[in-house]
Amino acid sequence: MTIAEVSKKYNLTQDTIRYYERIGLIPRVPRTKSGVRNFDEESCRWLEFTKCMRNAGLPIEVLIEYINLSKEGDKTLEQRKNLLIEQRQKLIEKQENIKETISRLDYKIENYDKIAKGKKKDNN
Amino acid sequence: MTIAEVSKKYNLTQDTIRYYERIGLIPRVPRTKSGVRNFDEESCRWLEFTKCMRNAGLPIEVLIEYINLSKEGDKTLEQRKNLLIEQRQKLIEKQENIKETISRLDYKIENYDKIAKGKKKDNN
DNA sequence: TATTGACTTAGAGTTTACTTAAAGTGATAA
DNA sequence: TTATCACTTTAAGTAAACTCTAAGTCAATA
Repeated sequence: MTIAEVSKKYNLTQDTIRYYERIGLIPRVPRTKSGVRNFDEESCRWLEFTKCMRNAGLPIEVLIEYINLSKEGDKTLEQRKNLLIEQRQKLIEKQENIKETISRLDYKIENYDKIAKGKKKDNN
Repeated sequence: MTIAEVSKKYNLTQDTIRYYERIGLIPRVPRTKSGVRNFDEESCRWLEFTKCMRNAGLPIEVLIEYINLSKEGDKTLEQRKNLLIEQRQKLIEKQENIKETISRLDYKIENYDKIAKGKKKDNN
């Protein structure tokens, strides 16, 4: 697959994909003889994984560490697992945080409804 | 309350608090005759609200708009409510996203356990 | 064969959200 | 009264994560 196809498939700009490869967020993508990127299965899988993790907010730095550990093979299995557990924990905290904020917004939105009906005054 | 006290109370640096005021993310804080910030109830409430929203990831730009609308009084009630509804929606999407990512991490972590027990090979 | 258009690289620029520095003021402790 | 210390302002600097530019290559079509 060309970068144009992959870009469309995962809805990432070509620049972003090249940037990810450049900084080692995804492994080096294979090239044709003329040097053009030719994405294989594995490249696509990594890109999709990375996109998912970045979307959830995992920092690039952490993901680069993960991929570097992966490149080192089996001896880093434990480290990789621990890295994922740590990030999982952070996501759970973030989730909790967002949940509370949604409740708070719910309350405020309801309050605006009450103000509109003249039952309450605007107290922010 | 002084900025030092407020900084401790909400666990935000003094610099961040001043920055928030400067860019209009919170309303101007009252001063003593000698020009020192003297946080009252309302300043604290805004700061706490802002902190909560920023923590959940609402962009500064959006929060500035919200506060600007608030300053304009009752005629912006509807707009403010709509702004909150919009942001609420985004948080729900983010929540969904994080939930999926956590599941995915769960799966991968489990997989690492299986590899450790020699039942599976490492396929990332 | 000339040109078009997608690709390549290296490197500079941008945005968001702070963070630090420099220079100064005012209240209070020694 | 002098020094200390927390505060003030304006402005420059930083980090993270892209995004854009410039200059060039290559394959395919007019």
